[in-house]
Amino acid sequence: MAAPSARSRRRADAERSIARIVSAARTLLSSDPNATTDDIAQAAGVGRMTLYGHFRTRADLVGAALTDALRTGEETLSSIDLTGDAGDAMTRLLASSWALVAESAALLAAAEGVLPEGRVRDMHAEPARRMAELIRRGQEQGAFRTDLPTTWLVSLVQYILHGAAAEVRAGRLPSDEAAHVVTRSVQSVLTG
Amino acid sequence: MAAPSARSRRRADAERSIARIVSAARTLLSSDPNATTDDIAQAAGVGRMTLYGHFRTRADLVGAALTDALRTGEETLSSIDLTGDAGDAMTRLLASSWALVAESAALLAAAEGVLPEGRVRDMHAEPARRMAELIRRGQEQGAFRTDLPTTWLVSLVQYILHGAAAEVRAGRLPSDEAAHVVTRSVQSVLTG
DNA sequence: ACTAACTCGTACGTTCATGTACGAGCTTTT
DNA sequence: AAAAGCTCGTACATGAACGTACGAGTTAGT
Repeated sequence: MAAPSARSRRRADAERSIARIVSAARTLLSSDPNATTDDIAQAAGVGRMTLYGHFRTRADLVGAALTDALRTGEETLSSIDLTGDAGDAMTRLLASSWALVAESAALLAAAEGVLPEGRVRDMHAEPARRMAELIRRGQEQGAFRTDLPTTWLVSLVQYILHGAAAEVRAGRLPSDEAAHVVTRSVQSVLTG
Repeated sequence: MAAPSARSRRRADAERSIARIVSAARTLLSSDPNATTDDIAQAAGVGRMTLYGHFRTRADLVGAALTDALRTGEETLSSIDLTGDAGDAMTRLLASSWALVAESAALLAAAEGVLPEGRVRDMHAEPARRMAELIRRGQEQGAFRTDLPTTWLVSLVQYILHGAAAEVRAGRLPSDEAAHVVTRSVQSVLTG
């Protein structure tokens, strides 16, 4: 989507505007999934019309913001060492995943409400694949259970992550305990 | 809310209309959380104006529908035997809870979007209390873990239920496996 | 410098569901 | 059977974003 050379007909100032808009969208939508295009343009220090010059619809913009969040997320996740003991690897993966999920939960909600059915999930193909792979490896090692569908286990881990984020947001779970709670919960669910 | 004698100034036909409207709302909102007042009135076989005669706002109506769903849910849940082995009791409680959650997931989403922040959770005080109590009893029996906050365990069970409902809706989990999958997942999460 | 691209204000048009107003007929109730 | 309560159609007002149109001014690229 943001291939730097593919559309290099864009002028430098346009490039800058787009970057500011996407960044503002990520920030705003991550705290209020209903932020309007106007809010976002303002936060980006840009006129609403400029925004519409680059993103035809609000959905476009939300999509771009989510893409950007996933891209930076991938940078973190792809550098994690997933070899060795699967349980330990899972702990490492969860620590980073937790931070990312907690940060972008509202953005995700915004996308879910605006993008076509299933699109959000599709965009998560890469992180989902990574998680599935690790679970499968753990199963082969005998470290993780095999009596429940792997698909379900992958989804379940996501629900736990998002659930914990919601609890923190609601003030029912201290944020400094969250990572620990998530890790222990996931471990029990995976080991049976 | 529906005290039969409290507002007995209502005529019988009005009572009938209200019942049909609430019932239609439950049905429709349980498959489409965005159903309009018009849709609901039509499904109830009633004019939109009649609906507005009884429910001032859409939020009122959604609230009434959820209240009704919770009321019937309570009838089922309150009759469950929660004595004896906590694990077994949990299995029984989950079986019924699963059916209720799966049925009204979309209604819940509708309410979440329309009712004031936290209202939906407050309305679940009774079922939440019941679940919390059982978990606490299991902890005293030594059957359930005590290394995670009880509050979190209660929430987590809810997230698992709702997650499973979402998976079924999306076609990623066969509905005849769901109850079993939920039970096993909750058991592992509670026993550590 | 000259052109094409970009910015951005003001103003307008659109859409869609919500909720209100009015009023002519039907039911209950007593 | 009379009064009070309900039903419900048509029509309208409201509000909130979204998205478009126009056009004058500014900035970047070559």
